[in-house]
Amino acid sequence: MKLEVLTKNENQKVQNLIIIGIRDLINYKNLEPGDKLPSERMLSEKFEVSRSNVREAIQKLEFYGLLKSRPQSGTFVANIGVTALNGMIEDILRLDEPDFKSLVETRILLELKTARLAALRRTEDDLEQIKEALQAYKNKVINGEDAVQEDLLFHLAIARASGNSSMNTFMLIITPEIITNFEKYHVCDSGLAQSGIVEHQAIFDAIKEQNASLAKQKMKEHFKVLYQYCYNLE
Amino acid sequence: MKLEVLTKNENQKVQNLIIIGIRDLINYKNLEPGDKLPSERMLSEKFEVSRSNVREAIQKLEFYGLLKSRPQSGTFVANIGVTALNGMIEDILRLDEPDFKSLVETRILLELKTARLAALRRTEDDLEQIKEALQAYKNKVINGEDAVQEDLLFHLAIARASGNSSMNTFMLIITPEIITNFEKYHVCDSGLAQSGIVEHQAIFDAIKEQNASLAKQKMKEHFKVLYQYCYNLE
DNA sequence: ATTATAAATTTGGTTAACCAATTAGGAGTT
DNA sequence: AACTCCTAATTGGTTAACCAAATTTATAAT
Repeated sequence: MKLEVLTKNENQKVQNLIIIGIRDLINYKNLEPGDKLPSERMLSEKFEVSRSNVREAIQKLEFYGLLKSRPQSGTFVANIGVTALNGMIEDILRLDEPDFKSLVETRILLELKTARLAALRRTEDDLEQIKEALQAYKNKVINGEDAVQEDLLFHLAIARASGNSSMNTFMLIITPEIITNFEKYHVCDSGLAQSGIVEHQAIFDAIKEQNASLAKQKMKEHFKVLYQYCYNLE
Repeated sequence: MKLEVLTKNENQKVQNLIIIGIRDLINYKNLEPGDKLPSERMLSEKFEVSRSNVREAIQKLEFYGLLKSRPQSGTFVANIGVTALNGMIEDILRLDEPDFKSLVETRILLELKTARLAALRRTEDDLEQIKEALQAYKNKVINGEDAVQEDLLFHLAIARASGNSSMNTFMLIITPEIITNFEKYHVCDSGLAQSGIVEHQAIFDAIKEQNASLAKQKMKEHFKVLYQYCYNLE
């Protein structure tokens, strides 16, 4: 178990070294946007790592839009200047696993915004889906069962109704990370389940009435405990 | 070129089918959190696809925290209930490439928040880095050169100073996508470069003075054009 | 000399063989 | 019956061979 983490970190380390190597190569060879990188085989030989390691590193840089590989042709520097490329790579290398505070802070930011947008843009179908999620949540709570999942799905339904696919994606990335790693901090504590129903209902009503500022307000109240916790850490 | 996109879409299609298969399998076999999925080989045989396809699909679900694969042991359902799992998979399948409006909307949300947080939390080192980015931007503009990259790096420096790694990551994901796909809409139009200097300077000053609300305000003014464009699309 | 054509090489992507760690099961001992 | 130890099979991960498309080089015809 511990070994797995170790190898994962080592893998990360190797990947970062390759990324540094690619960056230096671009700078040393004065590669411009659109120029071709050496082949994966040459890079793996030059850096003395496996080709799959090189591929992973390239895919990571491709994910951030810095490289673009074309089949049977080569890997190319994206249409972004050398300066920006260097700066972004430095940021990417520096990135570490987000701490709990960052996660919560970002989640609250997204939740307030998606609630607002959902109130403005929700279709009838969106509303129906949110309603169903709310009902499922209520049923669980009333029966005294754990309703963490239904809670999560209620919030995700709102994100869906916001009509913003970027925020929707980010919510999908962030929320489970919060839930699984820090289940004790989930929004609706089982002790507060009853008030959770009221709060969820208030958010739903505001979205139904298309009252954007009220929806945001109610969501803010809903996150009050977490909000305070988050900002008291400073 | 066109063929590449086609195969990419086909690949996406295959991956989604595998994800659906895995979901159905979990539901049909009533797999609980922590239970083991069939091996990659068995899945590839059952779904009649290559093992690497199965691996990619699993990695995608792992990225969203729904599965967890352990070396030489197996792939396990994450510690998240069946209900939430089904709902999230449905969302993941539905996710499509973000439209321009979503990107801009999300970027503005993040920029306003990171400016605020940077004003509150910036260290002296952070401030120095932002200052350098600002100076590089100024120099380019004064020389009449294109300063898109320096513009980007200025904003990323602020994101770094926000002390929120989640938002930092999201900014890194979003910003290049906006720049490369829609370069014409970049924040500081070359015609507006002079006013860009003033606006950037104002943001920097507010962060330097640790005036959070002013920093947010100045950032908002900076994004005024883009902001209006974005909300006039409705 | 230039262009057209074909052969050969290079490329990212894919498939299949291999590896080491893990797990399950059984034999043997107490 | 319970425990230990060893063997064999299973597993995700890794490496190497292979593929088809694309590019370059060589060749031939005009």
